[in-house]
Amino acid sequence: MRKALPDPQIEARRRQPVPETVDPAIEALVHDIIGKVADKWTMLILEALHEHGTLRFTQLGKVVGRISQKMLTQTVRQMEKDGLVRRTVHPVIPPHVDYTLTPLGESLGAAFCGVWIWAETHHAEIEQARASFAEREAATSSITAGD
Amino acid sequence: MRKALPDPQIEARRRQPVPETVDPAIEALVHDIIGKVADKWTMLILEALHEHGTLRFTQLGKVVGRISQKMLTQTVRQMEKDGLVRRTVHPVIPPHVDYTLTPLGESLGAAFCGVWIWAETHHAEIEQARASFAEREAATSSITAGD
DNA sequence: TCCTACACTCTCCTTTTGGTGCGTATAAAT
DNA sequence: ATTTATACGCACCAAAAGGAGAGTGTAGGA
Repeated sequence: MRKALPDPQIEARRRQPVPETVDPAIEALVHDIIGKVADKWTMLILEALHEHGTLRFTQLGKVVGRISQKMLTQTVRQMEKDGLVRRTVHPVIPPHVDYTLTPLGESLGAAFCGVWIWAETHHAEIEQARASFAEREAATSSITAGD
Repeated sequence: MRKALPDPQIEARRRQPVPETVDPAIEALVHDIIGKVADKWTMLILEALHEHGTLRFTQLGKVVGRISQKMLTQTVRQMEKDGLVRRTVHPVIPPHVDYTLTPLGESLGAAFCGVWIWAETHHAEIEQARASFAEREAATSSITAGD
């Protein structure tokens, strides 16, 4: 079994520079935003508020699921800073605070809708892919080209 | 300045249970998937491959930006497990491996498209929201209702 | 009178994430 | 003969994420 056959197609691609299509400045900016928004808790809270409208602290925690108070507070505060949620404090004595999405937050929620739908649609395929990967792993790892 | 005024509207909402609209089993499943997919590096790699089609290891790293080899390998392997990318090893001697999205990965990339567009559209608003939050923080924190 | 509810904050601790640098095999270029 | 290029794996370390539990202040219910 030969290993180092020349293969002109591979050689051709060998020293190709990275193809660039978009302005790197905008890329960097968008990457930064994605880095901040693409967080598990942010997405989960976003969806909770998108679904239920207005929720208070404890309710929000229950809807999100397994989130600690610490993370809930932290994430929600960051989202407030970013202008995604509005936090309203009612000055009563067992405290009452509620959270709702701003128009900006709503628009992000709408944008993520596609991802939620994707997840609902394709979760079976992911599980199947994992199973078949585990199977292949037992035999040979990954795919060897042209063989 | 009174603090504990009764406010019947607040009282009415006080003991309301969490409103439930969807099947908790599906929710849990989708939350799990989101938890895995809503990762900065996953999203960035997804977009890189969605934009450029097929890339080899080093190229992919450059397109993504500030990612270490370790993270790149790790994330790309997880994505392979989840059936999002196909990894092709060419058995030549300076090694040559390239990565491309599977149809499943492509569909997720398409779903995330909305989020990229959102980020491109609204990044100015986020920055503005942060600025005005910082300003308000200097005076009073958050919003006090009915005042 | 004691307990509970609410929306936190604070501290301590463990787990995860992520970075850096080193090694590797070998063909081709210098 | 030495260097370079590729796509990593491995070991070690720093930093960040995240959880657990205690405390807080007080109105209203038991």
